[in-house]
Amino acid sequence: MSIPKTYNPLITEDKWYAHWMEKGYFHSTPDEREAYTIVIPPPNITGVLHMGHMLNNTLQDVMVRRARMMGYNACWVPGTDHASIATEAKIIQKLKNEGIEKNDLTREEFLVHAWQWKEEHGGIILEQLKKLGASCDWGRTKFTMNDDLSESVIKVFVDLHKKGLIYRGVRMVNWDPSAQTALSDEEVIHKEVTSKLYHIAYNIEGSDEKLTIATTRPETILGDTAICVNPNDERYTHLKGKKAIVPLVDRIIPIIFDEYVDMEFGTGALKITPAHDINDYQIGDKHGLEIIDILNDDGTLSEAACLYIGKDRFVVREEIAVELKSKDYLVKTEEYQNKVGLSERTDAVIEPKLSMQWFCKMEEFSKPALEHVMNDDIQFHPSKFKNTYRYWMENIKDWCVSRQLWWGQQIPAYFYDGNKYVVAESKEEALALAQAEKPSVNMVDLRQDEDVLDTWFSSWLWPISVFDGIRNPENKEINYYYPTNDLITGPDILFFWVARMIISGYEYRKELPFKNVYLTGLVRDKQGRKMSKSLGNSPDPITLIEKYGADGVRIGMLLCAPAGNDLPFDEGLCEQGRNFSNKIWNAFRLIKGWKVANIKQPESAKQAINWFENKISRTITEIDKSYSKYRISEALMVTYKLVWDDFCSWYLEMIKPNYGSPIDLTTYNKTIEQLEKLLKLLHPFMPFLSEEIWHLIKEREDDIIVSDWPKAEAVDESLLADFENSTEVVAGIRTIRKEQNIAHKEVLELLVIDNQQKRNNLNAIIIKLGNLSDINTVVEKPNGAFSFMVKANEYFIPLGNNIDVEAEIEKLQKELDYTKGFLKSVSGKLSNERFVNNAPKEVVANEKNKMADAKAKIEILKGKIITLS
RNA sequence: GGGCGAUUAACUCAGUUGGUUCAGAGUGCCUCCUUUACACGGAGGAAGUCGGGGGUUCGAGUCCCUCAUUGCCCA
Repeated sequence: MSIPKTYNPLITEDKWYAHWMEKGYFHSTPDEREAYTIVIPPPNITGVLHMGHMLNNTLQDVMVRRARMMGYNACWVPGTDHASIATEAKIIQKLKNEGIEKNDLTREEFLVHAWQWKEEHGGIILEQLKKLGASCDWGRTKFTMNDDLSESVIKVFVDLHKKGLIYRGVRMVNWDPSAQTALSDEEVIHKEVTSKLYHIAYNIEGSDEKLTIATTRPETILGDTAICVNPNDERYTHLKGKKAIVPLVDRIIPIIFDEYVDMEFGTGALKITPAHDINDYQIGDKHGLEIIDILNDDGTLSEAACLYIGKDRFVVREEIAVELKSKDYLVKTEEYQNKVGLSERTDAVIEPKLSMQWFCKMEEFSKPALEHVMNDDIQFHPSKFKNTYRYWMENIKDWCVSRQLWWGQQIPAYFYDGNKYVVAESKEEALALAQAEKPSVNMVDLRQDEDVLDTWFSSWLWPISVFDGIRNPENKEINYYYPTNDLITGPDILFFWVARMIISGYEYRKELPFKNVYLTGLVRDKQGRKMSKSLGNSPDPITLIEKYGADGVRIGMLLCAPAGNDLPFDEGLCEQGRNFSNKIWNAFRLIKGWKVANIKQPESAKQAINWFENKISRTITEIDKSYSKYRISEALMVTYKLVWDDFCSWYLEMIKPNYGSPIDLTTYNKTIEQLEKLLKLLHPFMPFLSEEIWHLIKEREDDIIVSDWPKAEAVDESLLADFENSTEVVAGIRTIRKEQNIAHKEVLELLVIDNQQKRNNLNAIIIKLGNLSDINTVVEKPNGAFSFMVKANEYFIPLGNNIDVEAEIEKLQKELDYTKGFLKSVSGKLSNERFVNNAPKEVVANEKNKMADAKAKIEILKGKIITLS
């Protein structure tokens, strides 16, 4: 059989994925086993797979695959969310390109286009996840706008309304003039920008005096309804009871006094525009000021502004500055750094705007969610995010849940008689409720609220609604799969999503939605920038998979991705992953290439097997421990070293038969057994490669994906320690070969003064790896030999005539100096009475041992130097 | 401005309650090697005042204070 020299992932990946699907391994139904559940953080339907998804979903797949092998009934529920703002923006753009305006369509017509978009683009990411090897239960794929999920959302809205937790009110909201909708605070990104601070002089009514204010938004003076100064500010006390005149529009406004104003900032006088600034709104509220809203929803000036009607706010800012200057109102402008809120989705500058919105009361409602995270019922990995979480939860604000969009669940509030309304799951129920208030109301009088609910108002129910636990709280599936086990997501949606899922979990299931939250880092580029479409600095994951193989990319992502740490992505990592694939492939190729014969097992092979069985057992314990602490990259690194260093570099070299010779059956079988264990340990990380080799080992029906996770057995620690020792002896031999330019082919003899009492004789291994004729114990230092030491043992390679005495002495002298220095520091410690009296016994005893060892070694080294000189 | 983290080798990170030769790993780098699994490889090697300063202690990468730099969240 000829096996190619390099592993080719392309020909195996699709094959095995199709096989797993066909066998239904990803599919889960409730049974007597314990469930292990993950719900996917639903990617939205506008995008394509990016590196963040790759990282996140690789981690989820690792967890699910391992759980499956550990005997859990593993269920990973996939799906997508409808992302109302982003999707609606995309659809509007698409329609625009086709010459259609949203305003020309009815809601129903628009939704037809939206669903069409969803059908065409909504599955892209999920399909791409298959390339990565994601073992999702595809039969359970959900979408947040599916009928069952939408019904759950509506049901919850109605329920919360009944409980008094949903209310409608005028509030200052974050208005996105581009998407023309309100946003929650979390959807606004504040960025520092350089802008101008305009100093504008207002005339005082009945006086020649002027009052100068400073503002970054001169166009808003058209909405001014007061000027406010600090009552303690002596510059302005004389203005009490006076009125100011708004430039250009000549509106007369009061001068009010409030300690809110910072006397140090600007001129100490603040213009108050209650309709366009949250702080001004509060002051206006306090002082009973008029509210003049000068902006239209699209960010142009409204009729209320009196001037510049219909012009965009930023155009007006430029123009009004010119006009103010020409009319001598503009005193000066200066450069100024301030923060501006931008829409997370459309990047438009957010406009604080007064509007009627729906809110969810959060304060009481969110308390269990704080408590159960702080007491670790729900664990965050890494735990440092508990702090951030607590801070947010302790300062939680009401959640604006309405969005002025069409794509989403329409708010089930029905209006009649102007502003009267009822909230109900259906129009029929709404009618009944309305008629209870006013019997004459008819169906045609009911008008449903135009707005839809925030997308997060759907996804916060995700772990429940995917199992239909809202509509049918007692159904078999929700009771089996919920609470889910692990949630794996990015810290950027800790509040948007994670916190709210916890809140809804306790509200609707009286229980946590997941036991562990693993927060990944953000994938950045080499320069540390966040990967984004606009920067174009994100590699295409599918291209990477084609280049390095899905397993290679998975390894690349995981190697440098400790929980919660940002990951500066580098293709070199995938290359390392690919190299690892190839290393494993070639180890298999070596084993598979051997001829097997019924011959005697060499002692070295026997010892090697014994050692490796112990080594693998101990490493399994380490791997399991890393997993239990959610240190996935650590689990991978431990596995990586077990395979590459211990198995390939040591074990295989030890059992390798001489060229052309066959291997004995016992060793061969044992080696296959070890390899199979390694493949199982590798499977969560490298599902395709492990399955491929599993089947190349021999023809078989069973698949590695559903095999048992290896269990650690009792470990002989002394054997592992003695083996370490032997590797040092081998390294010593190799060093001498290298220094003396002695080819590996040349057989050497090794002499040892065996001062060490080892429990295991591993000489056969040393002979094999060192290519020695024999190891002989001596009591006297031989003349003319190269030497080295391992612990207290002295080793000699007789090769009399070739020794460079000078170099040997220099080497020994160096070691002697180091050991003397070491002895000095140990003796220092031991001669310190306070150390001897205060330190624990074991520590002191250990120091004494170290001193004795060092003294002995110094004597030996001195002797050797004398012998040579 | 408020809060929370971080700072250990060129890079990315480990380092458990202070105590074994504790200063580590992977990558990268340097040297040598196309030897009969793999050059997507092998054998070696160099590399860090553990951000600076102070303190507690017999003993500090680890605890405390302070300064610097930096990241995130919030206003």
